[in-house]
Amino acid sequence: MAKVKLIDVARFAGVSKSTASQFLNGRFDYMSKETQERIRAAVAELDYVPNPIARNLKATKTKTIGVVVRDITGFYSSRVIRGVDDYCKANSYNALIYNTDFDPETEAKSIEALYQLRVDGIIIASSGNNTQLISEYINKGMPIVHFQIENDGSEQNIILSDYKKAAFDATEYLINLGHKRICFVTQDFKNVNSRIERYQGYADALSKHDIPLDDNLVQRWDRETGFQTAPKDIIKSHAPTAFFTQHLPITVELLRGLNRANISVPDDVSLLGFDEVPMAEFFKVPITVVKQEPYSIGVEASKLLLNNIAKETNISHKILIPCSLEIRESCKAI
Amino acid sequence: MAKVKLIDVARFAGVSKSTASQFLNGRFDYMSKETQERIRAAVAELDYVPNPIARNLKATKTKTIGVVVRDITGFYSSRVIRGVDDYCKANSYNALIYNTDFDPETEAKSIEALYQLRVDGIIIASSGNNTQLISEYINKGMPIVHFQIENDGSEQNIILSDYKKAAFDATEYLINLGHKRICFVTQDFKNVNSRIERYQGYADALSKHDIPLDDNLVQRWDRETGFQTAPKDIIKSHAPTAFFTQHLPITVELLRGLNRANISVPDDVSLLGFDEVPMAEFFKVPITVVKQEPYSIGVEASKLLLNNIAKETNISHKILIPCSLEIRESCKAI
DNA sequence: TAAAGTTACTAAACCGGTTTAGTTGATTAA
DNA sequence: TTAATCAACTAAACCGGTTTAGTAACTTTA
Repeated sequence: MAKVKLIDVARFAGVSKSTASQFLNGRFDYMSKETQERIRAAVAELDYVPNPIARNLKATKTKTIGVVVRDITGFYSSRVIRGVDDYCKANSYNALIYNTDFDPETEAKSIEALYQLRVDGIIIASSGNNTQLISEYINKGMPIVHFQIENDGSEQNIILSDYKKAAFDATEYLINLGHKRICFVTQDFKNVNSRIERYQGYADALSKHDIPLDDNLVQRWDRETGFQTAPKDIIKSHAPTAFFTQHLPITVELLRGLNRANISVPDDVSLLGFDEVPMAEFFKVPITVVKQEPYSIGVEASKLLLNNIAKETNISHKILIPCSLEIRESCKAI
Repeated sequence: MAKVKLIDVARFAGVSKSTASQFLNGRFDYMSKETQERIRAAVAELDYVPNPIARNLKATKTKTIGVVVRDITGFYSSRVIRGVDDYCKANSYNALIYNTDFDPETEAKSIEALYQLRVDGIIIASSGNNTQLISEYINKGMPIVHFQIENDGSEQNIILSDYKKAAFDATEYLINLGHKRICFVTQDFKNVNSRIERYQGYADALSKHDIPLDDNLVQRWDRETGFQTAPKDIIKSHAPTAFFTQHLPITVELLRGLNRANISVPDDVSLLGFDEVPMAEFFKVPITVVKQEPYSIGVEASKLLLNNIAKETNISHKILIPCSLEIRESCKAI
């Protein structure tokens, strides 16, 4: 393809490679105007495009970062990636995307692959099954920024939604509508802080309004097996007047369960979901949700990462991005 | 970060750089078993990771391709990218993603950026405003594969849904339900073959069933300005019994227009959309759609591209991926 | 007026690999 | 017995830039 190299430009302009290189890097310190002009002309004439690979070889910086997500196709992940990508492109960086498909092993392989590619840093939504591996890479000097999931309380660079406040506000919204028996549906905590914090927000709101916390109303849901108790049975046994789901797939499955059992939202039971639901406006009942800002999270994550790369620091930052309550029609006052 | 280099491995094993390099590239032709073993041990002991940048410098292949899409966040694009990415990763390639945000100038810049990065090839959903530029790059020897949009009939490598057949089948489905006045809503053709073919599929189906083609029932829609005539006015003036929309945003906006005017689907009018609608099952009326296979399109596109890169051929291939009709509840027999 | 700076360059080392063209000692064929 | 072949390596050139250490000519300062 492009075969014109620096030496050709230099020869054409009648200067040395070094001078041509200095010119191309904007260091005109000791260079006559004429020389500059001749090199500029040579570059234009020969249609010269520098080879970034050769450049990187010396620079050791690859101007590339890695992004490890669970599924690029998801509503949340794709928007995070867009934020990362926009910020990177604006700062002459490129982002390489790796899907883990929710598999910790694929996650480990992705991190290793990115290391071998010598990316300057990594942004990751980690499953939490590779903390050992990740700290090894951090110790080797690889800058890493987490997002979406906080797996434990250890110090790390991380960008998160303000889960606790969001869950608190959402729960309080339901309480203000008169709900007292609010069923909190979550994935198993498994030491994932991001999940525990939502629970705390929920518990705090109940406590503030003197509503006792009923453990029967804290339901667990699992990616593989789904609900442990079917929604209609939860209603039968524990009489919640509202569901507060903590994860889009939970919202979706709950909705399916309610539809199957002919339980109507919001007449029979209210529903408030964590995470925006695409196309909600066309739903039979448009769902009220806590909306995160994945694009902003992507931007902030890359801002932090590129900053750490540039400054070669790695002081742990935890940045919280506020959520907002998107009120639609799935919650009824009682 | 990793500072162990080939020369260190070579010294540790007591061989020359060349021998170590041969070993690492699996060329054991004239190398004793012991030597191999010593190098293997050295690599393990020193935890050596080859630098792909240095490697690429000589190889001239970057093992990277570029993907230019309009919005990585979209339902269709994100799935294409996932297909591309999976296929690339499986073949030791990496994909760099560039968003154009529907802007032809950003598209041009993306192509140039990818060229400068010396990607081995490009997969693109082009706006059609850069055909000149794209053929320049093709002439320079850059392998390019198109998808999603065929801008004119010129020879090129391209992967598309079988638009004509899909539109024919969908129209015939409506006709079999008794519809004779089917309003075809499309973006302005603007020499975009992919749009014209859908129209032809529609026209062919009408013709096969001896239904005259009424030009009033071919409506244009535009990304910036929306409908030229509001859906309710189209109904008032031309009495269609069904709408067949050619693009997800059109489906969405039509649905909004019908909702606003309190026109009920499918009781007052039927609706069939091109492109899958996320979360359709929860819609007030689940929409019947023509479903494309974006993941397969991504896989096929990268398969073709990597093949062309490897074989250094560039014979034009046009590959059609079949669509399927996803029948839900928005079309009523009359 | 000689030493010390400046200016405007260049030669050569370097980044970390791959590859080509040898080299050496042992074995085989003429 | 000597040339040819071969196995098992190595030295050095090369990929295309960046950077360091000079150098030569000219100007300034003590």
